[in-house]
Amino acid sequence: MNKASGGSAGRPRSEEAHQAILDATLALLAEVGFSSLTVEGVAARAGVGKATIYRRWPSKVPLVVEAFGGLPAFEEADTGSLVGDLKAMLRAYLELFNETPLATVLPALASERAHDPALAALFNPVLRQRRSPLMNALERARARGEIPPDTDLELAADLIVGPIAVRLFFTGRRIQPKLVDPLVEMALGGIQKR
Amino acid sequence: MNKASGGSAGRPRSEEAHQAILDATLALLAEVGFSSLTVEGVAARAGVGKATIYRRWPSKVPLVVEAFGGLPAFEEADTGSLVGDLKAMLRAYLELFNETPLATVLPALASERAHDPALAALFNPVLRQRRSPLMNALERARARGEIPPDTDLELAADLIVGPIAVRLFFTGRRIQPKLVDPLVEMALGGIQKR
DNA sequence: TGGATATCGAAACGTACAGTATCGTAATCT
DNA sequence: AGATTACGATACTGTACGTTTCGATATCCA
Repeated sequence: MNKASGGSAGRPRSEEAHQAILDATLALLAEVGFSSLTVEGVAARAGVGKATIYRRWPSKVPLVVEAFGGLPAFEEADTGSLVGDLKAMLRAYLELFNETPLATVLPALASERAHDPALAALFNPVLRQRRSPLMNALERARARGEIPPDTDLELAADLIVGPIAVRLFFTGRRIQPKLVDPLVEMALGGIQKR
Repeated sequence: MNKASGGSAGRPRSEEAHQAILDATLALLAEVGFSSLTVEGVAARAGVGKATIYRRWPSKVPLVVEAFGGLPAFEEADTGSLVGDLKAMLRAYLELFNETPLATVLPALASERAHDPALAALFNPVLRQRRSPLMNALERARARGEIPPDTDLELAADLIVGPIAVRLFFTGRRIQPKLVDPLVEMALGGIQKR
């Protein structure tokens, strides 16, 4: 009844179960991390049989990728200046790191991606998608003449989010929102003396 | 005979076996990656019993951390200018990414670190150590007046290696050495128009 | 020299979990 | 009503972890 009955006969897949599985995955990721996440644990937490999970996802990793896709990303901000856009977006994004499993899931998936081309194929578009508000802000800045027209925007984006990535992956200290202002100013202005 | 006979009685641990285990770990890491690395595989490759491994390392992760510690890091460069130091060090470092398991081990350990305080305690000093040539170069630059005296050197270092980390973890494309010049110039000079 | 001790490689073991298959039941389509 | 498909539960196979035991071996100390 709730299905766009274009499919074949038989009992339709439960959308409820689908969502319960994704929710359980995120909850357990936050609790135990990726490497200790078990499909059996997800099934138990979701109140679902293992077969129901494997009927939808071929293995643990794609499941985590899809669950990850439901986590919040950059929220587009258009303040009229690049510096304003960046500060607003980064500050909001950093707050999400303290409210979601983002900070643990991201490194886990990045690590798997390196040796699993299938995961990379799944994961890469998700990452590009999440990055797009940042790229849009850079493009607006270029259109306004705030940055040189021949700027390598990908590199610029990497420069801006780079310090966050480094701290996320390597130092593990919680990333303070007050880091944002000096970060943006240093990235935009450069390190060197004028 | 080869031991500093300060220890207790009994057969001393074989330094040969120790090194064979570390070598086998690095070799297998390069071949199959971290998540497919098995201790049994390491034991077989090293020609060693599993007990010999577990007698020295409590589990797979600390073993990999120690093996990782044997991989090359930044090589100190002192060219007289910050831009020269950075370009030289980054270029040399990027080449190592294509010759060692660094590119796969680094994300794997970073991912584990997030949910394993014991690993973090082991891993953090190693990371700091590897970073020191970069920090030294920044300190020299500050002493020379190339960068403002109140510069946050940690943040500056993160800004410089950030784009490499982002590409390593997220885009997975091989990192081209020719990236180094624009990267260093953008980090030092800033993105914005002058 | 000889006993005590700790390591060696090898192998067996218990546990945990991935992923598959099968069960009887429930929901939907024709 | 009958066919079809998903459901949760459960049993199963295979793999690998981490532990333990084994007889053999190397070193220390008296």
